[in-house]
Amino acid sequence: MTKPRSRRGGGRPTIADVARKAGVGAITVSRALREPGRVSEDLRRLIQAAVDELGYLPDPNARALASARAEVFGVLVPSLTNSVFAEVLRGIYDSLSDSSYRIQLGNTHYSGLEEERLLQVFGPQRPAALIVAGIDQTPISRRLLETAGCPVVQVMETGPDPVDMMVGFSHFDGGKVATEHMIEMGYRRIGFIGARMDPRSQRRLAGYRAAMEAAGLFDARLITTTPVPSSVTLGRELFRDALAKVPTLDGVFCNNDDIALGVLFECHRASIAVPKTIGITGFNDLDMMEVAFPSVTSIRTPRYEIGRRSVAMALAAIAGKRPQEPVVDLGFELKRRESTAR
Amino acid sequence: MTKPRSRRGGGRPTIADVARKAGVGAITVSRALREPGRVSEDLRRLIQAAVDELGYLPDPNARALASARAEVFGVLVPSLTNSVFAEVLRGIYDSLSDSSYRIQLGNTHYSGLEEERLLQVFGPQRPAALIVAGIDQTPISRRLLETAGCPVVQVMETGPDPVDMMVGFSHFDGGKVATEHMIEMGYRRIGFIGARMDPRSQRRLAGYRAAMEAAGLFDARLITTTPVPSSVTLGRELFRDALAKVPTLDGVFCNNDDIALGVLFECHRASIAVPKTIGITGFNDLDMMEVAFPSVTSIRTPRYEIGRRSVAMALAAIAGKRPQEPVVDLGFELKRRESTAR
DNA sequence: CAATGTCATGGTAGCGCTACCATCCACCTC
DNA sequence: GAGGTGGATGGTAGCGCTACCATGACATTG
Repeated sequence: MTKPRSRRGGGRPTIADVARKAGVGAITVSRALREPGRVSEDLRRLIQAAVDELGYLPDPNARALASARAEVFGVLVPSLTNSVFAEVLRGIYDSLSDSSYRIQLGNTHYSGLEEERLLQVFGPQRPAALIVAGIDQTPISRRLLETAGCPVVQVMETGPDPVDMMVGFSHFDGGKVATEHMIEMGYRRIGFIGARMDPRSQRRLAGYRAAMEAAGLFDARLITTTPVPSSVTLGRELFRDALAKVPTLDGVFCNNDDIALGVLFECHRASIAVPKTIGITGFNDLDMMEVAFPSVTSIRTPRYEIGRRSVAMALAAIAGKRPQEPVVDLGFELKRRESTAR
Repeated sequence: MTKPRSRRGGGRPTIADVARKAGVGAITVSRALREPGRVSEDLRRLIQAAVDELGYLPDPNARALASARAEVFGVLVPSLTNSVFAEVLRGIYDSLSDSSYRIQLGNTHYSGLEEERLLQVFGPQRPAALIVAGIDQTPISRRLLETAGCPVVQVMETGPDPVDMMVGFSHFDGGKVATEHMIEMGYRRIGFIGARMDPRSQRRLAGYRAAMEAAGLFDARLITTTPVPSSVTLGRELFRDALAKVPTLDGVFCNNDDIALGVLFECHRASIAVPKTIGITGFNDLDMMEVAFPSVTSIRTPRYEIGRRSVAMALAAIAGKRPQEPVVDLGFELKRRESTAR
């Protein structure tokens, strides 16, 4: 009789304990838990009773090792505090919360290099799926995604060349629609104010430019940007800069709602009438834009829905039901409000 | 010669491949990677070369199984979109990003039951540490934390009875200081407006009440709360309710900055002078409070720092250097601004 | 100089689970 | 009734790593 090594794990029940108690083989317990349909009703009940009595919970690490597949969704976002990504994350989380998948978080800090590093780290774990923000991966990241051996969903944007699947909308169109709206409302010297200027911001700017050029209103001096991370404070400062540069400014399309809010507050402070003297349009349509005074026109983006849909597509792919159309455009909606109601 | 089973894992190099290439035992490779000090300089170099050449990355699942310890920090927060917790999460993430620890996220949705469920799920994974928001765990959750067999840090609040360690501040004191400030500034009919009313909100309310009672100003009708999740929109509505209930209201202490912003916007809309007719104090001091017009008095809370410190304490405990004082109070700071400058 | 300690290294035996294949037992089919 | 078929169940052999113990070389001690 060999003395069994004292359990490293501190005495939690294992599948063997359950099998012994239920009087079946360990593999049958494993099956009863993962594919109940393949185990007879009687044994299933017996096994369930043993599981309940022992309080057995499968060890996900052992599972992952044996099956070469971890029940983990790797999620890469460029920021944790930007509420846009927080809502995508919430959508992902909510869609996954009644499955046994766990979420492993990666924050790329808007850095391609950091994204590469994280994908490198996520790989050996054999995640069940990867959800990454953006479509501008570096060649190395792209190859890591292609060889990850699991479904990949790029989110926030749509584009012509998905690694695997995509859910998002067109930021170019968003910028264009927002700008066209302001032109339509009678604004002429419409500035673009943007911070961070990540690829999505760049495309919104391109949309702005397209609309301005089409109307014969484009002027490079109307554009005020900075690579500095976006904030309400920065919105105020950039707006001051823009106004100093172009005193005839009569409107601004803001790269996002934080910036728009900064502009709005600065208008209050400087007693600039909104929407009469200056019109303001934001991007994303955060909750508060509707409540602001005056309420702020914005492009409503389907952040939560993007998160949900990305998980739905990944789960379908895991189940072998790859969607017909790998690129899903969820669109956006222009919310016309007081800040552009001249 | 037995045919080796085709690698389940899809041909990634294993520690045995590295060992073979370097001409050493597998265990020495393992040591060179985890405790380099215990392997001679020469072998270390040899092994590193083999690792680089093969592109070897250790399998975290196998590691976790063999060592009965996953390099995972379990993080439980009540909300992903509330920017307060997003910043705590960012602090945790940043402090962990140059270690090999991964983050596994759990969203309790402010539910004790969900917290229990998540702890149950996290347990079998043998996380290296658990960071949980709040100090009001259910008895079941508390026992799960106590028996988790890893360092536990409760964050956001301080209290007398930590499961293991705590980092936070006193919400009671925060509410009290905010209210005392308003009293000092000459406000008398100071309302309390709060949404969600989770335990931390309750304690802020208690602090408000203590201050009001001490000044002989307390009146239950001044309190307007709802269990509904907090938002800027809700701030506006609760403020309208409060004003309808108590037309003589001359100030409000808001449970958080979202609410305060809603109140501010409503004051703009209804042409109520701030700070003259109504004073406003928020809680948390989000970036935008300083930029708002008028700028909004708030209690600055050390969210990011709480995240960082919680990780530092957990890492210290993992390394066997448990901190002298298990409860760390990071305090808060009253930011006096225009919204209460009567 | 034997006894003891220390250090670097390696071999063995799992960690708890599942893939793979074998077995067994109905239940058909001709 | 021989042979085939399919579904339920089990045994064996790992998955890739590390804990534990053993070994051998050398230094240290009295």
